[in-house]
Amino acid sequence: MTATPTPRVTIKDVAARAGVSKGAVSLAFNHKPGLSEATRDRIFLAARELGWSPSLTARTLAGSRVDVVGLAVCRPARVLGLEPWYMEFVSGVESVLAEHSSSLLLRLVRNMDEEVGVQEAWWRGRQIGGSILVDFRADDPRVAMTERLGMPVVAVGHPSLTGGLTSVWTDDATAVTEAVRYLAALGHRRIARVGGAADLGHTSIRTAAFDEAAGALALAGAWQVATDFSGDAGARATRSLLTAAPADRPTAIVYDNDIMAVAGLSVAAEMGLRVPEDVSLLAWDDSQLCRLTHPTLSAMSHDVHGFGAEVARTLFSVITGGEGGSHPVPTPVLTPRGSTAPPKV
Amino acid sequence: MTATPTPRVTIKDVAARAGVSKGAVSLAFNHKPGLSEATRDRIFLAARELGWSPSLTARTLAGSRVDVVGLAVCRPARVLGLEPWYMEFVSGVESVLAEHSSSLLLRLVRNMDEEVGVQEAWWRGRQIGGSILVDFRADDPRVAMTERLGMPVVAVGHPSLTGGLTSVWTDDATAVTEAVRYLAALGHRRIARVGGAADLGHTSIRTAAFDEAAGALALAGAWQVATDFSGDAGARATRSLLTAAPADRPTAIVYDNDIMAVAGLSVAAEMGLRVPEDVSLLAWDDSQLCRLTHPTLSAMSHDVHGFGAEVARTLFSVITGGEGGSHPVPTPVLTPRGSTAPPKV
DNA sequence: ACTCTTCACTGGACCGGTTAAGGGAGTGCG
DNA sequence: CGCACTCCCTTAACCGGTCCAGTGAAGAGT
Repeated sequence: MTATPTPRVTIKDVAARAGVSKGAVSLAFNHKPGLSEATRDRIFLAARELGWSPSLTARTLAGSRVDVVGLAVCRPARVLGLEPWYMEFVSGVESVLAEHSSSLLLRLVRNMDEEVGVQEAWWRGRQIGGSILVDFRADDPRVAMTERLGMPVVAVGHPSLTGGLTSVWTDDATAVTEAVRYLAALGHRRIARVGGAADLGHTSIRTAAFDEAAGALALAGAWQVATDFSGDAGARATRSLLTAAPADRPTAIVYDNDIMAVAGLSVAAEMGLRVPEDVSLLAWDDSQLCRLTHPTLSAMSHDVHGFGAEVARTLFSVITGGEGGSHPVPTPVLTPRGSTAPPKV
Repeated sequence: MTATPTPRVTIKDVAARAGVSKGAVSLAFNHKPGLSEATRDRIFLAARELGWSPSLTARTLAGSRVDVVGLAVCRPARVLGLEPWYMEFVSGVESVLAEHSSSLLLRLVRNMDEEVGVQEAWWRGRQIGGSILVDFRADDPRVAMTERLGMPVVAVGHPSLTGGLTSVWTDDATAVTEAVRYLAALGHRRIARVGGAADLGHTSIRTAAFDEAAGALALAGAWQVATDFSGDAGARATRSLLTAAPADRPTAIVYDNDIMAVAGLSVAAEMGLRVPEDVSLLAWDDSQLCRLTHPTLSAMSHDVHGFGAEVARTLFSVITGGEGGSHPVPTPVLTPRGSTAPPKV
């Protein structure tokens, strides 16, 4: 990339036009004391006339703040495009960033090593003032990385996964338990769960919680399948769960996201099974998608947008030296719709 | 945001450790001639030992390149989260950016004025080396802005909308015509289209093309509805189209995106209409979602990921001073699936 | 032996801001 | 009248790189 032909207007031009020094302009634009109202006005007027705004690059280099927040996402592009969670999360983050006029530096990475590399380069290169870390795994290398770099971050994930990092998290274990209890209360005794990627920390948490809940309720059947979160995988998993003899197959299935639940709905239809009479389906996340199907999908729903906003707020607090700690957000709540009912039998 | 406590290692430290000057380190890291192999190696070794990588901020300020590309998106967050197109597009863009180790600066904006402000601030502040402009409207202010700033951009949209800017676009008019012809060939004489936001340029193009195709084929009925691209709006539009008496209502509906088609499918089911026997549905974009419904959705499909990649490639070419011009990408092709068939009557 | 190149590298100005230290004018007070 | 104290504003040193003119030494040519 090469430079541009545009004649850039700099702080010097503004200073000259306002008849003051660079320093005065800087003071004015940072709302610092030490300038008379009159001068301040002259400076702002000059800046407006020249269409000048301070160069964030120079400002950053001069050692003050960095108004950019990093987010590296490590999931296959194919899955991402369909995963409503991400965009909603990002839009929640953005809503808070915008208030601080800072932006999101986004990068799709293929694996954890690449993410660590990207984060480190961003931080070292002063590209970002802090970062949002998502999709924690067991023994996540980003915990050590963060401590090594001393970079302000917010980790999205349960404290058991995120080490000592400041974290924002939803209580997945409780949510899973609630989902299973709800289905059991409807009378289901054979329940399956189509889970997400097995290497993700929150998947393990949900898997363990499901096992525990199934045990506690002494279910007659409890299945769990790991997928890659894609609709295809959800369809495959559903198909294989439902091909068993009627007496042996689950009467209710919990999905780890919306897309797989939609896919499950379609598989049930294709197999001639009615939802919810023959099989109940319960989605997760509850994007708009759940209200667009027929029947509508019951779901564990939470405010993903608000979650993103909370993450961003927490990050700003960490960046400005506030205290970190662990920030749980409200547990997803069950939103019953048309896809869950007592089993027919 | 305040600075960090970390002792930053700079080019000076590396230079000292390698026993050379700053300039030499700079040469080495930019792979420029003028250094012996031995010195080069010593420098890289020193850098590795100190864990140093050049500060992009300083590098940018010093006037070379800017390795960041901007993208401001101006649609309601609610819609975005569900719109598979965007994430797929972004992931396509990213795939090319990654090769150049540059990143995407993303911002969700509420309106065009805000976008113009953001783009201008980014450019003025040397935050970005170029930008991707999407969702063009008639008389789009970004055309003038770009020319005023002399900023390298790629406009995603038909040349008739993007003025003299370098553009990458799909031939929506031809695609709409093909869609209508296909449905007409199946025997449909009453066809509706549930379009996107009316203020978007590509919506107007599709609307005009639909009118023209309907006229050319002398259809007995042709409806068009504008929406905000959301599933809810798609459902509402579908419901109102299908409430007419059987002899007066459309027997086929074309949607401007996937989500609305999914919503339409569910509305048809809710109204007791069979798809495709009673009404045929045709989606647009063809994300994975179209294969997850029952019946599967026929769609006008194109390679959104590849489209994003092409946009990014074109932007790099513009940034490096290559020639701009107009870059059409392949027209969406019809992918028939289970949701389209000859009308029952 | 002398000049001319070439090669490898250095020194320092510069990018566009921030910031601490400093200076001059005006005012209050003894 | 002199002194201290504000209040405003300027000066200049950074921040961490890039880039270019320049230097010194080795090798080539005559």
